Amino acid sequence: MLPSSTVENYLKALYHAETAATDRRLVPMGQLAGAVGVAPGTATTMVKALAESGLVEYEPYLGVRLSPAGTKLAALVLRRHRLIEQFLVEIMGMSWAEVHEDAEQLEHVVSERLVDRMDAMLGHPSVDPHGDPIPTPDGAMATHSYHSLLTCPLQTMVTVTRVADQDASFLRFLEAQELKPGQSIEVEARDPVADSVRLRTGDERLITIGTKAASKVLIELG
Amino acid sequence: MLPSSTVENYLKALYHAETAATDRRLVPMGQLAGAVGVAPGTATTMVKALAESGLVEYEPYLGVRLSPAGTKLAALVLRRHRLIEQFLVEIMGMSWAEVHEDAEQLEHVVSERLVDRMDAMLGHPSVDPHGDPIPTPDGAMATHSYHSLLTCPLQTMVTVTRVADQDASFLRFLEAQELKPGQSIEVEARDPVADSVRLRTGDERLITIGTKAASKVLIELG
DNA sequence: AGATTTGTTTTGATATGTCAAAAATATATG
DNA sequence: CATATATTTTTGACATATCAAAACAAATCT
Repeated sequence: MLPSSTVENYLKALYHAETAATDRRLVPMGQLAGAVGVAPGTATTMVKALAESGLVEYEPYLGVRLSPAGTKLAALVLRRHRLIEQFLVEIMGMSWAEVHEDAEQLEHVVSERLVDRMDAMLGHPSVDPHGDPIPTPDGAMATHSYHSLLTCPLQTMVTVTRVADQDASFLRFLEAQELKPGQSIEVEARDPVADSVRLRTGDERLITIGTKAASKVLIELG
Repeated sequence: MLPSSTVENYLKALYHAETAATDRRLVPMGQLAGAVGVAPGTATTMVKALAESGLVEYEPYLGVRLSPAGTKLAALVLRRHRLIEQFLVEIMGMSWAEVHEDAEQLEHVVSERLVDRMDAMLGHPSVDPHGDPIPTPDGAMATHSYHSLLTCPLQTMVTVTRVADQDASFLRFLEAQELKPGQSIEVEARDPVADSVRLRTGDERLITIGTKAASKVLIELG
């Protein structure tokens, strides 16, 4: 009675939606449907089935949230996904910008044996190439709350630790600008009117990015 | 319009059935259904759809054979499968006895990019861990005709080159008896009455196996 | 040849996952 | 607060893949 990859995708989308939201409200159906890439009615049907299996709590017209069981399952899917991404980058030498799609497919078919083997080969990593934490085999995930380039103090050395976007062209841009996790930078200034953030990179280059992009680059102080 | 993994499995089963048969007759429906693991009626339905797409030639009540297009597609699936097996054994250090099931799943989802990367990491291998040839990217497969332990000359040094069975316990047995591809042995004698074949292994051990098992161990002279 | 066995196809259902569009409900606006 | 707007649910339909069992065809055996 293992969940189909469709079910896994719904749970994953819910997990992302719940952790992206600042408050812990219900996820509206439209948003879920959009995230999974199906028509709204389809999401309703699916969510009712998920509620039936105890993986989500569904409140008609209001929205849906993961149950404890659903949360754990979603975390295990995320564990597979992130270990695969790390494996593709570290062992197979692929670019961090291009591994997401492959991982998206592989996460639904890799056996536990294979996941364990990858985990061992990688030395039990705690984060994937984007800095996203890798849940443990029992579904526990380190929840760290980060500053972003939008919220961190100015003129202070910070280290990029995580990138909250999987878009390949955005990731390639960050790579070209040396804004990958691990690299040190400083926020020079923010201009709300121009909707921009000016950065000084490790090698003293100045670059300016939009606030939306800045909010996706998460950092740690120091 | 890429084929579903179901379609890929039917084509693969047909490919195996056709190359296993000595003559090149049509594959009967019952055999195909058995190989794919579905009821006979299901195979009929599917084969009619495959014929519609030009992947097979179907003769009602007589059987089915792959079209040139179907053969090529099947070879590409086999290429993925065998490269994955080789990768799991060579790079990930898994046992040749346990990689088949994983490869069976992965073969339907790996991207071309990933296959190419594995191929490169492995140095463009020509055979997989079982000695099965790996088709080229354009679907060409080296067809070598082998002797088996059942047909080769007696008292002559031969080298195991290929094992025509994916059963894990059989493969573990061969491994334990040092009958993996690459190892040298001699056929001491055959006893049709006892349905057995007696072998002398590289380290001078004598072992006796049944003729059915012997026929699955393919060899090269010398 | 006629009858039986074996193998194949058809038929009618089922399960999963999906959509478009109509109906129902909630939220926002005047 | 009554209506307009947005969202959600329901309905009816469709595609894929499957099965069980009835109907059919072919091969085999007296």
